[in-house]
Amino acid sequence: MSAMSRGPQPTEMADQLLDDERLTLAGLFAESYTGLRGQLDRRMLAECNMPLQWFVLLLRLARSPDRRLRMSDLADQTSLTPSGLTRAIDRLTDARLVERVSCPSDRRGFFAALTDKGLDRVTSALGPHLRHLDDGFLSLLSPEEQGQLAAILRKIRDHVNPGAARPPEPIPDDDATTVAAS
Amino acid sequence: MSAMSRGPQPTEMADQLLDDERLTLAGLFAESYTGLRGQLDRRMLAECNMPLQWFVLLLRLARSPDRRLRMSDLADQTSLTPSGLTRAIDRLTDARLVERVSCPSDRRGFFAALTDKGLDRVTSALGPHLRHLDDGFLSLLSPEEQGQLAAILRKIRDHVNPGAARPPEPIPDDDATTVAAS
DNA sequence: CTTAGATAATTGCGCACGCAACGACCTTCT
DNA sequence: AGAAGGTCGTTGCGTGCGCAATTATCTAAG
Repeated sequence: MSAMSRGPQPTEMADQLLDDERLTLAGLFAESYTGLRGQLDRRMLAECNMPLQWFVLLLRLARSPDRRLRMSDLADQTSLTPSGLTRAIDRLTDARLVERVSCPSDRRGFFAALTDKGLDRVTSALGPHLRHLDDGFLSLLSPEEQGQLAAILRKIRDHVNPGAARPPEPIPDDDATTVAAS
Repeated sequence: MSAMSRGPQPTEMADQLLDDERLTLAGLFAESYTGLRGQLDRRMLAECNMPLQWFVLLLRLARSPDRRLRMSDLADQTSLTPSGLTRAIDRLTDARLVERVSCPSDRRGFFAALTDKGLDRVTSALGPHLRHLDDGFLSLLSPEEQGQLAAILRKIRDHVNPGAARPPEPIPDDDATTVAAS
């Protein structure tokens, strides 16, 4: 084709690329997610009086064994940096929805542990949120499409954030005093 | 609390809901998009020396008739508020990649218009970005899956942000000479 | 035991965003 | 024409996040 000669307009090649399907797909991904997220956030705030971020964090904890998770695990699962997670947990702690519990096996580490109040909050927000999800996109999709979407997104998630798919982690046994001395 | 209590509890209903497939799907949506976005942003910054947001805005303009768009249209298409868009265009204007052009038919309005420098920047970033998209998720998906994803996301986008799908807007059949002056 | 290197979580700093309030302008109704 | 109300874009303010540096602790090597 056009070799290094400066003849044909370089913009033509670029114009072709500007219409690339892949860009459109990436744009749809961004617009659909961002738009949906905004909608869900506004409705969570209006109906349940908390930001969507709070709900997501509380939900992760509620679904975890013993309703607690290491800070670093929670960070991995939420695509937040350790820094961002520290601040987020600060806010939840101030609201008495989460407590920091120091980890006995690693004195650097902390668990974020759901309080009773936090559990109440998240369970009472669950119904509204599921309704918002239906309104926001689930009702648009057939069961088959939902399955396709889940399969595709899982592939992407596992690829961009392998840490998030990890197994529930070595179990903390309550009365096990395995902190064997030296 | 009742660490050793067994038997039926009101939490059981909630526990069922906590495992709802819909929550998992929503979580996958969030994790996959956020993780992908972070990856794309870091690579754009590293290889092309600009934030992904800049590239997205410049790309929208490059794909628009006469390489310009009304501020409000651009805001709709990017899920930014008018406020956020004003600041973003400020930054691009400071970098001489975009110019504000007042709209002759509505003196309240402005076009964001791509400069030559801006066009260069976006076209030179196009190749790397497409490579990042392939690396980030497209290479994981069969053509069929890409089609399914596009169809599904388009439904969601049209539902959560109907304004973004609008036709290219009534064209100003002006002569192309309007931009030149100061 | 001692030392060097990795890892968990936090903090200072700067940046980008949304909301609400505002001024400028357009549109419609009387 | 004149007034009322809506729309376009910008600004003040507060918030949330990521990056880089820091402290405390764990782990590995000599």
